[in-house]
Amino acid sequence: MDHMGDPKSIIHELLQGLELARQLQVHLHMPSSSQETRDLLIQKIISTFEKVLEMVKWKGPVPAGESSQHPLGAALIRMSDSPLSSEDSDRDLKDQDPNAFKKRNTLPRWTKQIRVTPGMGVEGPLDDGYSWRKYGQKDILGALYPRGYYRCTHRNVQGCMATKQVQRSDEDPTIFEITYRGKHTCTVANNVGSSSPIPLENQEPSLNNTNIPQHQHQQNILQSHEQQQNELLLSLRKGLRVQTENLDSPEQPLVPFRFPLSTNIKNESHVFPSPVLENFTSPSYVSPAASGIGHFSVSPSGVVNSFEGNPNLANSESQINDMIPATTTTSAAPNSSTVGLEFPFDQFEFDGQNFTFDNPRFFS
DNA sequence: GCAATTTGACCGGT
DNA sequence: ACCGGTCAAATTGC
Repeated sequence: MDHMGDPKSIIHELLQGLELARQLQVHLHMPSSSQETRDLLIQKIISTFEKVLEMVKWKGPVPAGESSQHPLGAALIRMSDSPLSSEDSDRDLKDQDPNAFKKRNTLPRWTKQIRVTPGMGVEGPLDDGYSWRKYGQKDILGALYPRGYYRCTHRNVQGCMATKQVQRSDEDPTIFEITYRGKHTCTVANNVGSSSPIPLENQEPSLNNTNIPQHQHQQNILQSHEQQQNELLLSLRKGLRVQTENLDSPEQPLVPFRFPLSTNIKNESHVFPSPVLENFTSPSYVSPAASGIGHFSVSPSGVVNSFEGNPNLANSESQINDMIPATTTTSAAPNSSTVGLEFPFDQFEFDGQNFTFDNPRFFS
C-alpha cells in the first residue's frame, strides 16, 4: 500500500474486474444461474476494485475543495473511508462472529460522506432503499451540529438491527457524514417497497428542532424557506421518482442510479418524500451492507461515476440502493424544514430518466 | 387513531 | 466523570 502499483498490474486488475462484471452480466441473464454464483462474482469484482485502489494508493475521500471541482460538477457523494482508515470498521466488516454484534461498538461500521456541491446540490444518498426511523438526536461535544440517530424501521418486525448516524460537518456544512452500523437483515423488498425514509437528520441547528428559531425574524426566514422548500418538494414529487426496481436487472449490474420520472406519486414508493429535503441537510443513506469505502459521484446527468464497495457487501444491489434516494419514508418531520441547505429542486432538469443538476445555485 | 419525531433521562463504555 | 448512544414518554402530523 505504500507503493504505487505499476500501471500494468492496475490495468490487469481492471481488466479482470471488467471480465468478472461481464460474467456477472451473463449470469444475471441465466435463469439457471444461482444467487450464490452471482454473489461470488460480485465479491470478486469488489475485491478487484479494492486491489486497484490499493495500487493507486487511494486515500479515501477527496478533499472538499477537490470534490467541488469535480469535472462533472454534480453532487458528489462520498462513501468514506472508514473501512480503510478505521481499524474498527475494517475489523468489524471481516468479523463474522455473531457475538461481535453484542457490543454496539463492534458492530460493522462504515461511513459515507455526502457532499452537496454548490451548483448541483443533490446529495446522493437521499435514500438507501431502507426505511429508517429516527430514535434520537444529540448534540455532540465539539460539533456544531447535532447528530441524528436512526434505526431500521423493521427492527421490531424483522429484528433488523441496522442503525445509522448522520452528522453534519462543522468545517463544511455541505458535507454530511453518515455512519452505518450493522447490516440490514430485513429484506430488501420490504425496504424498497415500503419506502425508505429519509431520515433527515441533523438539520441545521437553527433549522432543527433542536435549535428552533428563537427569534421572530428567524422564524420568518424559516417560514419562507419552508415555503420555498414545499414548493420545491411539490415540483419534485410531481416529477421525480427513483428507480430501484431494476437495479438488479442484467442490464445494469453496477449501473449508476438514475432518477426516473413518474407522475404516479401516490403509488410510488420511490418518490422523494419531503424528507428528502431534509436529507439534503442531513443526508441519509448509505448502503446497508456496504462497508467500506466508497466514493461515487453523480454527474449532471445523474450518473454515478464511480463507487467502491467492500468485499463484504451482501450484494451489489444493496449498495446501489443505498445510494439511491428512494425514499418514501416518512421520515422526518414535515416541518423540519430542513433548511439548512437550500435545495433548488425546481432548478433540476429532468431529462427522461435522468435528471441533471446544472444549476449552479444550490446553497446560494 | 396511528405512526413518526422530538427530547430529556438513563445506560454503558472509556 | 464524561460523553456518546439508546430509551421512552410526550408531542406532532397525517
